[in-house]
Amino acid sequence: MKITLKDGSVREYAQPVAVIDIAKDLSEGLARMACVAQIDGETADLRTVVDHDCRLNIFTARDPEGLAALRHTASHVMAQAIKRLWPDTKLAIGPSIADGFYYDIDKEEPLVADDLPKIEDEMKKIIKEALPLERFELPRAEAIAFMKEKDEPYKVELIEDLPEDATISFYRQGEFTDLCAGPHLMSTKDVGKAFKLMNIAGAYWRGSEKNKMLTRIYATAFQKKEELEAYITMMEEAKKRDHRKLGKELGIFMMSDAGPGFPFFLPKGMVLKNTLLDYWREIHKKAGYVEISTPIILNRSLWETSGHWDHYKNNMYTTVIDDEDYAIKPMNCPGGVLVYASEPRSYRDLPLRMGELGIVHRHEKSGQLHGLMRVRCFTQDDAHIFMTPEQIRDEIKGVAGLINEVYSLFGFQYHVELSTRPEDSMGSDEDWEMATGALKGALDDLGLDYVINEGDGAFYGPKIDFHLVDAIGRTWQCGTIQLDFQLPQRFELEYIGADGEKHRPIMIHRVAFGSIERFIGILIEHFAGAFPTWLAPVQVKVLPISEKYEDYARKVTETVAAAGIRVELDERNEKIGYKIREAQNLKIPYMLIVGQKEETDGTVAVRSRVNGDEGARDLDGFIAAVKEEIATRANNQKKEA
RNA sequence: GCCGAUGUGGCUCAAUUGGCAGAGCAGCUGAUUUGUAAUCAGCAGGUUAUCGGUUCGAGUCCGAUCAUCGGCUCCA
Repeated sequence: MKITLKDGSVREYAQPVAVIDIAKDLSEGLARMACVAQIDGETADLRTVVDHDCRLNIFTARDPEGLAALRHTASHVMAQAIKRLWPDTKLAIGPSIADGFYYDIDKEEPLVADDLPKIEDEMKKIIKEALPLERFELPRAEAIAFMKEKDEPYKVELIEDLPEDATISFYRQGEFTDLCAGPHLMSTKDVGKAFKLMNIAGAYWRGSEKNKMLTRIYATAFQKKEELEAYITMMEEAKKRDHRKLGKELGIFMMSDAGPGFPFFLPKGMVLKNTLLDYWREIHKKAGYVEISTPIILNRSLWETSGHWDHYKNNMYTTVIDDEDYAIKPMNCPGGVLVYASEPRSYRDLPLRMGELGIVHRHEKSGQLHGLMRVRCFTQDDAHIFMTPEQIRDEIKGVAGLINEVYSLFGFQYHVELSTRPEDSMGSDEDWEMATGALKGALDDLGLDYVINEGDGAFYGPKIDFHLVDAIGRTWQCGTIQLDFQLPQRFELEYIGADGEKHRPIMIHRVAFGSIERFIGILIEHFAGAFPTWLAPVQVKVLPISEKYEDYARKVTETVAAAGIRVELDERNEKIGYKIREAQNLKIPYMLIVGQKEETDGTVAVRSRVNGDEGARDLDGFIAAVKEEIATRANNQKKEA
């Protein structure tokens, strides 16, 4: 790749993204270079970025680094604008993030939505001023003095956390200087016009709820105006598929002030839920699970043994009955453990896979409720697997495979995280090593990519989390696999080994859907309410052209229903266009339109949600095709015409 | 829980500086009997989230509570 810079110098590189050491080209140690350059003779869309070492990094705007530098520079411009408008504001941090950037500020008067356009206007001025970004460094002590003089306590705190001998870098643009590692664009001008302040939020200083709450301004920036517009359109589209909106429109669930955080499932939602549970039972039976059900309310002594009374009481609903303390279960495991312990177990019984669709209640703090995604009462598709140490790896593999199978069926993107031993943990080093090794080994065997969260495991064992990506790109933890040495010990579980001696089993806690409620929320957004036929609460709707054909329509409806297909009849005295419109809005997969022609020929006119009018066909053929689609749980949204 | 915002018929939204709470859709009734995304007419529906305050007068101003929304923290 040949790069011709504006000063006429030509450089050749093997990589498409070049890192050029131009320190020797710089006068007065200041990195300045025109940002228009040519690649292989053509004028390229380049962003020039000054990095730590005063080298010049050239990224095209397509590179994540280039976009991040653009956004990070925009965040400095935003901070500068805020300081110009309200000089007393204290600055915290302002990084670039996946969708844009933010800056956390501490301001006496709360920032209001009307302030955002003011800030944007000031940013435009700063961009127009084309202020060069200049990097300079100070020894730690001088850096602290510098920020103290500027009366920026948060910056002082940040620098004080850096090592004694550190050299601290700053970036200056006009009258504004910020503590920053870089890299940045070369001029505020290069931020361009494709930026927008999105919203105002609260955020704790340094992410801890013990600290002061600061004001966070979320914003985004792109290289081109069209990209910004596309992003805004995408966000609006995502809003349209919000499961709270669609959940109401499609009659799936409701909420009531009578029980904040406790979802009500409506008839259509119940069909969806039960269909998912049927599927769940089917695959778990195949995978060698048995199913149990344990009580919702259990007494205090049980929760003390399990450790929940001490460690989880803040999230538990408790009550006193006949002078005894009880708790509504926040987790299913103690119940499952009691079932295991209810009779002597042999090594021949292991692995024992006990599933439970357990309803749990957790008193989540009010501010964290979110539709079906975060509720106070939910159904876990739980299972506890009791096994010998040798069986761990295969069991983990089995569960991970099962979870993968479930997510693949729906066409979900997901990523996997492995959390290792936290500082505050129980058990021996060997146990942890073996358990973590088993989890890793299983993931490797399955060829799944995963990231490791060091020290993020549960206190009783390491875990694998599965995160589903929703319509707006947010991720939600759904499946988890947790290894547990703790509960078997606390409940003194045992099995008789081949040697005739008592041994302690190891336990896995696992969920695939995670919570049925959350999973349904994600499904609604994933399919934008247009569920595959096997999941759709109403699979077929029969629409007579007029009341004259009601008898035939009823006969068709009964035939379809007799085939085990969920069908409804729209007998209302409305025009066919009206009925179609409504059925389409309810995202019903198939409409059967019947009138004179169909009655005479004994056929149905099929209209599919995706393909529109598919013409007349005989009812038996239609029923057979739909039954096949349901039986295979086909996920394809398009159907052959 | 914390920061900020918002709460008007089932839904989506109106209501000048505080001055008679209104519309469309949905619902019900009637007419129409319809051929692939909204037929016409009429009727009914609200203690403006709740409680309190200011005022001659409050949907509107003030306070508290509750809920919701955007985030943070926590989490399935």
